Amino acid sequence: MSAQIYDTLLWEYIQNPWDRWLSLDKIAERKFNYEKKSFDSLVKQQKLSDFWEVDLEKASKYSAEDVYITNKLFLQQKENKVIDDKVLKEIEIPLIKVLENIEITWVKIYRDRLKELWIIFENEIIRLSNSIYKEVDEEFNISSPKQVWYILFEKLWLPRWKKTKTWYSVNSEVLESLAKEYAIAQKIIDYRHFSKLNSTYINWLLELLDDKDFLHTSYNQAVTTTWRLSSTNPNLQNIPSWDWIASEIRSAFISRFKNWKIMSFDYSQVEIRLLAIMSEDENLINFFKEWFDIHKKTAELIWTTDRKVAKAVNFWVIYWISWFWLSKMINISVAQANDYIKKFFIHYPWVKKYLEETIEFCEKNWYVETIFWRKRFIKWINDSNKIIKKAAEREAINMPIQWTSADIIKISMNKVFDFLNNSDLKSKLIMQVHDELVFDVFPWEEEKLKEWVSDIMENILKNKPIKLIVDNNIWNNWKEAK
DNA sequence: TAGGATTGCAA
DNA sequence: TATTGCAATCCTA
Repeated sequence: MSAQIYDTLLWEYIQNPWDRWLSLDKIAERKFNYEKKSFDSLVKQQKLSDFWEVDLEKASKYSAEDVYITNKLFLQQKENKVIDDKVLKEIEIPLIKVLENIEITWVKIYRDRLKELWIIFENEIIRLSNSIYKEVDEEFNISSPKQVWYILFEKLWLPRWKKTKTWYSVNSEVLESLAKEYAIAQKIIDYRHFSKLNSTYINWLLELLDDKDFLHTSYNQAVTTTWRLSSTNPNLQNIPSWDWIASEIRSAFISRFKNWKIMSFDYSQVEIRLLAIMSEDENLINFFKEWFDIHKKTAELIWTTDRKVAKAVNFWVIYWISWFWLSKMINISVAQANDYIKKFFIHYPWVKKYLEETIEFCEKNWYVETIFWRKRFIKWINDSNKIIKKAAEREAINMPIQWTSADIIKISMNKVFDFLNNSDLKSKLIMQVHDELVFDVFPWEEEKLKEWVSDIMENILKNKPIKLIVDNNIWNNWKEAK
């Protein structure tokens, strides 16, 4: 028999995900107007090195306070009957064990590969720096926005147009537009690119590796306002993947089993599939029953051959961004953007209806909810300020889709974990990156793993007209698995 | 030394 | 003039 697990902090987080880094101290103050004695006042302020040095009587009082408040909180939550909350019981609580398991499993890194990349990138940084110095006949710190600003706009007098709070912006958008005419802008872009890779990723990863070349990430279950997970030390959820050079960093993520493999499973176009399921749009559902490439289909519907444009339109539908933003993103006129969207909605009338009804529902009830019972209040939905109201509408439309996809991956993690535990497989779940699960595959297990994990992930939603689709790849490292 | 400002990576 | 994160560097207070 296994013990029942309950978590007062997770309960608070589910109700209210806006407080960054919830703590018992914060909750005690807010709920019971009770000021707990702080850890710092016992340890740091007394100049002690750690808790074990604290006087026994003080230490026991402090500890008793923790227990007292936790219990008080637990009783209050039980009183509210939310102890039976399905989200807590069926998703978040079981996930604790899964995350614990991932954290103690670790990820194997090919240290020499990282070092090799570091040298390649460092050489590029030096080459670019020298070339830039030569061009302006002066040495300066290219990493400093202020100095770049000075060189570009006060020394070379390049055209400037976008402001930050304190000076003219020199971000990549500005540099990209300058790069069309001025070579130096492109060099600064490249410099930043490589120095980003070394300073943010490679240095940090090398620093965090243990002596057996394993990485020990922490996953946070109660941080984001969208109920997704986040990770730190390192953040494994923002390792480059799009850029062809940068994604080389992923080639250092390898199997712990000698000469064996990494397998990844990621939900394919999960948000637009969820839109089809939630809106019950017949045309969109029928499309997904027969075809897979929604971007191609959208391109056809709005009479374009440009896949990028189609992608942006699909993106627009899910995120409900402004026409202005859409037109800017794909470099077309606002009228043209408007026309694309009209064409899209003619073919998917129920999507349009669903989006409008979601907003109406929210206006009436002040909240939106997902297929997994999560609810959230949107207090600005009836605001008289149009800009604020628009933002609230975007949230009302986008959030149910985003939250549902966060729930889906969490549920699949729970199920996959149970499956691995109840099998004799030795492969390990090592990472979660929002809509992707990554496994370290034990020799000869790939067929079974592929079949079972795909099946579990694709069938999280029951009794829906279409399944979710999972793309699966197996390779020697994480880069190739992408 | 702490923290704001700027920048950029992921989903 | 989409959202949510984590983290780096520079630079001022």
